[in-house]
Amino acid sequence: MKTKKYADIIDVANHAGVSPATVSRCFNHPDMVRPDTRKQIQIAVEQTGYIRNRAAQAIHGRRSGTVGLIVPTLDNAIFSNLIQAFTEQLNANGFTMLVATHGYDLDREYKLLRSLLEHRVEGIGLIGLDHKEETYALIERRETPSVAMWNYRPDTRISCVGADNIEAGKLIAQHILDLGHKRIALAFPDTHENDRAASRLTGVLDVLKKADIQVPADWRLNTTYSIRNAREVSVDLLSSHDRPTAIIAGNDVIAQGVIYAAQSLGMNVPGDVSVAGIGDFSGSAHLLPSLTTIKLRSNKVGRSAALILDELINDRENKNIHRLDIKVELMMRESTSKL
Amino acid sequence: MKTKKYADIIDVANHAGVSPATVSRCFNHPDMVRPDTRKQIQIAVEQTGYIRNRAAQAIHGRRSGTVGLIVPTLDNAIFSNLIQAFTEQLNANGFTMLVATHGYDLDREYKLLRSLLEHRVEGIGLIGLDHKEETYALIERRETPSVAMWNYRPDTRISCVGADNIEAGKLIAQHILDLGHKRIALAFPDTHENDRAASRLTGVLDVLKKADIQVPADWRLNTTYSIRNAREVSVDLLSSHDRPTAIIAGNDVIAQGVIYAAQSLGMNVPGDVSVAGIGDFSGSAHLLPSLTTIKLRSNKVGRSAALILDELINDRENKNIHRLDIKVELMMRESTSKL
DNA sequence: GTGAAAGCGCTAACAG
DNA sequence: CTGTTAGCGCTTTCAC
Repeated sequence: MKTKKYADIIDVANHAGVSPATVSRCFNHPDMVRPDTRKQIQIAVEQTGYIRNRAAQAIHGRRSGTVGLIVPTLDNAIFSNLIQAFTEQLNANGFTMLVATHGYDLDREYKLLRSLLEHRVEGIGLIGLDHKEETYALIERRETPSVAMWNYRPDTRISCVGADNIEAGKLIAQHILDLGHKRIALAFPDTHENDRAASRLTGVLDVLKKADIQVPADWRLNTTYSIRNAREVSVDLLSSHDRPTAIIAGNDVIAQGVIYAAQSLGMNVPGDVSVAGIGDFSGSAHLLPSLTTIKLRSNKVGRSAALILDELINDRENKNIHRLDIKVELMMRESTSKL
Repeated sequence: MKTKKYADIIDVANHAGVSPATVSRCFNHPDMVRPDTRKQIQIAVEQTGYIRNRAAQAIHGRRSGTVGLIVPTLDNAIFSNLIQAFTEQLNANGFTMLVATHGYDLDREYKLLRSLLEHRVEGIGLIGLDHKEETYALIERRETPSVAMWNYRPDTRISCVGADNIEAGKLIAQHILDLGHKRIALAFPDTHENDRAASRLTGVLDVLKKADIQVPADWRLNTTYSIRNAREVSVDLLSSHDRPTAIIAGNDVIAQGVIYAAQSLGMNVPGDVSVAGIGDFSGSAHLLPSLTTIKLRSNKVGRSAALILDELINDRENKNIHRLDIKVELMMRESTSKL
């Protein structure tokens, strides 16, 4: 007999003078074992330094205790609020998060989904609604409880909770129009495989179009989600004589870059140019000038998504698709003003 | 015989006309099976929609394919760079990350460690060097490959890779002194259970003390890691007649808040007050004024930590403790100037 | 309430 | 190179 390195359930059972079955029950159905037996086992666990093996547990087709989360990136203020809220709520419900990032590559996302499924996650959290057909197909085939966060639409294939990003775009565009601006520029990220950005842009353009306002091609700035890049691309635009009186940014980070660009050119925001963002990141209210933006309540999205996922996991018979529209809200602050 | 829901390795084997063992080998030691057999199996996998069960694999005491990461919070630019780099590198090495957050509560950290161990993570990434004795003891008892990120010290109980935060504090303090400042205030977070902040503060105070400079108690601002809070606590200090000529912040977010506080009071940075941070977050170089700070190379920390962990996991005989000191660097920018 | 025994899905010897 | 066999650590009927 070779010496095992770590205590297993049998060691604990011997130690406590009960059978392995009882030890198992003690963990999974505590009220099926007598309190004093339970106490014996508890002591045995401590003495042996036993740590349960979830893998062995998961093998019985039962709970793995994990939930998968696939996000484009962690390297970014954009999702961190959301992820934190989602993670916290799921932790509270006894799950551990398996996190994977795909860097905005949806092929990679599919592979990660497979990998997470190999780990038998009990549910999956995704960002956005743009996913490969294979991704959706796999989720459906395995009937894995899933929830898409960040964007809301009434016709989604899987449960979703998020803001209506089209509405967010409309709201901020309308605000800019209401202030009397007509010379409006846009600073958005690439909308390819990024439905959040695409929806926002759609909303913005929709409202502008209805107001008969054209955005010249060279006023449609393309930038990444970085202060640096946003600042760089904006400087050119703002240096020109023929410049806009307002700029709508795809999110708050971009807006911040735009503001710095203006300020570095000696311009006043909102005096010389109004700048609006979308997202209301932590800190946006405390910039100088404070940023007019659309509040998306990412905390609520994350928490609600976790709650829905938990429900989906605990009632797997119920195949309903839950959809939650977290209302967006205009935060009028200092970075925009009447023309 | 009841119908199973999902294909298992036996279904695949039947489908491919081979034995389960061969299928298993095909996954784990591909070069031990003939290419055409491999192809058969590949086809069978696709037809059956088979997805491996890592849990069943992990049960053999072998690889679970997961690595645990325990961080204080995700809700924060501070760690996101680091985490992203760590995660990416580990993904590249074939691991999936199990992430848990403890919200700066080290008791919680211990519980999370246990939970991660239940999932039989093959390695653990931690932030900082301040941990409960139980946490260290558990890691040592189970000989779990572990690496602490963010702070470097030559005498750690587990492997670590990070910057010497004391050095970071010294560097920025020396810079401020070199500029001729003598009236210096500090804006730091609570250093309890936060060795990174504590080390930085130690470094700063050390240098100031050697230069015979006292920091009055009411010039030692206490703030959280938020622009908002930092801005609020700074306004009082800066409104006073008896105010400092320079403020050293515990990190860049705090520094940003301090700068906004000054600017909102109509003061010029660095004209009226110099402000320095620590961290060099993405964006810090593009603030207005650009922030003088200490570069910590969090990407490198994350990547190196992942590499070390991978090595530790793959060579479990080798019980060496690796320690990597990622050099800090002063980034002289616009937010500080000669007195 | 508790124990005995039969697997869960997979892998690692060992033969062939 | 591939199949056979014996488990891995745990959970769950079914008796007792």
